[in-house]
Amino acid sequence: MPRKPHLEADLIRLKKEIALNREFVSEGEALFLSVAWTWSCIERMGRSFFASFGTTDAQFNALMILWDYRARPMKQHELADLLVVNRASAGGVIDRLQRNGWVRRKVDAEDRRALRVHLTDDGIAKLKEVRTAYYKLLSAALGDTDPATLATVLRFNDAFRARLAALSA
Amino acid sequence: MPRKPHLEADLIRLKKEIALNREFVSEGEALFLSVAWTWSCIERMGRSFFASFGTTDAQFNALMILWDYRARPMKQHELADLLVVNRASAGGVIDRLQRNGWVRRKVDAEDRRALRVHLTDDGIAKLKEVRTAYYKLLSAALGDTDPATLATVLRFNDAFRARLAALSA
DNA sequence: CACAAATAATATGCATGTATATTGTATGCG
DNA sequence: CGCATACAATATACATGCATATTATTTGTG
Repeated sequence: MPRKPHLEADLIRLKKEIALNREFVSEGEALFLSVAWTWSCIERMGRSFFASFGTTDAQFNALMILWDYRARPMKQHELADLLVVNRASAGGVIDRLQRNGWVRRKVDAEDRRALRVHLTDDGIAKLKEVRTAYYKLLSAALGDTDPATLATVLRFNDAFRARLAALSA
Repeated sequence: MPRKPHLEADLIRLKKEIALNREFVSEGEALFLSVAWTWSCIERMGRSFFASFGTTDAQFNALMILWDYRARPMKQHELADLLVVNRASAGGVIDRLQRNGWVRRKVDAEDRRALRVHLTDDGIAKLKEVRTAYYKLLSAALGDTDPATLATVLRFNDAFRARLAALSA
């Protein structure tokens, strides 16, 4: 049975953690700051986690995608699209992956403008090494979160993104 | 009354949105990718929002904090701590705020090593301009999220951060 | 008091993100 | 066919973030 939420106590804890020197303007702001602060913690944890493997989150994400699509090595801009980053950013990440010996660029036979990014054996080994620890970390971070909470957060995120998309349109 | 979550449908929508070419390894991974993807959407929305005011999220956050603590203008490293960034990063943000004419650095009378960051009138005006739109955007993005969902997400975030902190320790 | 240690800001180099311009290669249309 | 247009990658300039080294100043200790 999920515990009953104690909104006030949670808000007070959050205010303290982020050293907020005033009241939240709205519950909406409180929620937003909670999400932003939580993500900031995740990023810092991720940075040190990936650094301990000599890599970064961006590089790991790229390796994961290259692996998932290994059946047909991707063009750089396809990888950029899946990473949801600028093509220049993807190029830089690929540069560093290549420098680490984890990928190779090969000119596409049908389109000499395009470079296809191939995982090397070292790249696959590194991916598997990091991935194992990554899933362990994930499961530790999730702990025993109950399924109802999990479903609620997923649903909230979906709805939130949908409203954002509507605002942009 | 909150609608009943339909986990499967939400997972399928998420997989599609992020073009995941495989099954989620675990519900934990699904949740993590949901959070990461949602934050990525927020960042992109935020970038264009702040750009429309000629500024950035980092600069706006700094202005907000400087305003909240305006009773005693802060030293640069105090601002860095509240922004939870490196002192060098804060220095850069302050450089750009200063270039925009929104803050001034003044040598601290008691400690000539330290610079205190003062908001200018232009800085205050810009802060208020952006802040008004910011709270409107927040409330639109939150929509009619019901209080129970809000409380659940807040509680989940608190617990998640606590587990992360425990892992680092 | 004088010198060592701590602290504040800055400088530097790197990783990542953005936007935009450039270069080379296809491709489609008159 | 040949040229305009589109597209792939790269180059460049900037905004953040990091870590680490340097410089100036303060502080604490012998």
